[in-house]
Amino acid sequence: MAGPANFLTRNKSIILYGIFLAVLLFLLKWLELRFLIINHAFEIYAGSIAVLFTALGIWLALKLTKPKTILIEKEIFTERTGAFILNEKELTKLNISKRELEVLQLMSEGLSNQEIASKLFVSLNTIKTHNARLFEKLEVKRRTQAIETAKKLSLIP
Amino acid sequence: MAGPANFLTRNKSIILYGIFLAVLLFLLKWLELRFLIINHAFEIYAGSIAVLFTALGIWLALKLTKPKTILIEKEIFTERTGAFILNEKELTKLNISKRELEVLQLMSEGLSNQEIASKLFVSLNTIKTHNARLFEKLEVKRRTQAIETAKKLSLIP
DNA sequence: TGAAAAATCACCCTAAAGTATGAAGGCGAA
DNA sequence: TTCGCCTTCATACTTTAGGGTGATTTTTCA
Repeated sequence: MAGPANFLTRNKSIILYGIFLAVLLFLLKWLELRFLIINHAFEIYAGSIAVLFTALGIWLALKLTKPKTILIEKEIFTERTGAFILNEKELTKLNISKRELEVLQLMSEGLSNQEIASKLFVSLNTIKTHNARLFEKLEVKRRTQAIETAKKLSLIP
Repeated sequence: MAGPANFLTRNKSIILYGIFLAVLLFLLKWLELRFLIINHAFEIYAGSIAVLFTALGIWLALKLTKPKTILIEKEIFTERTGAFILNEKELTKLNISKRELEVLQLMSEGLSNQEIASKLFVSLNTIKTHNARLFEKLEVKRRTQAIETAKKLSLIP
């Protein structure tokens, strides 16, 4: 088998060629470095174009396309219990006035006293008075109970 | 009058000349094109970058824009028939736990928080916490609204 | 037309409801 | 075993609801 020295002599030309190539590459690199500014100028130019036209593309897309829309259907549940029939007998029996019934209905819809007051264009205190009378007549202590009872008596839907 | 063949023979040279001119112009155009490509390599390169990045920009914009969402309220009518059937789908959908449902039921019966707490052997604060979570999940602000919504969703009788 | 009923409102006070935040223990799924 | 969810509870604070009382103004109807 041939030793390392033998290997070197046998491939001398190839090695030299390799070294020559390396040097050449180095020179080229050096030259490239010298023209760094020029080269970079080009790259900067190209980069600027890239950035600018990317922006242009985005702008174009945003301006000229119809906005994507996703339709989300939100379910609103509504009662359809045929027709609500007000129990007028009970109403008379309990001596509940129109206004009180009105307040009762709004109450059952989840409105606060203030909201009811605003809706009926009266003061908060008035609603409180109506409530007090209602609770008395319905023999309950809270609005939630009033709603329960009123529904059972078919005073409200 | 002369026929078509006569016309061709009489103007043979002119036609040939025309053809020759056409070919020459075509050649020139072709040469011009080659010339353009060679001498305007940079411009072509820049143009390519521009086109490419415009496309990139458009792609980016289309891909990364959040679609606008439009809420459409859809009315759902619920029949209130004899036996109460718990809407478990809605229950799962709204992520309401058993305990919360329990509180909701008692709430709808007109019980106060303290009464619910006593009935379930827990503290008042616990009920308040359950309520807060319930209101959040049902997207309501008050217990009366919670009852309203829950009834419509068939979460409670 | 005058009394009764209904509707309106105010004030003060208490109770209940609701908000916000933090935390601890249990329990089942990954 | 860790992680997320449920359940529990607490503290502190704000808001709303409700009670009691009294008063004025409409409306209704005999």
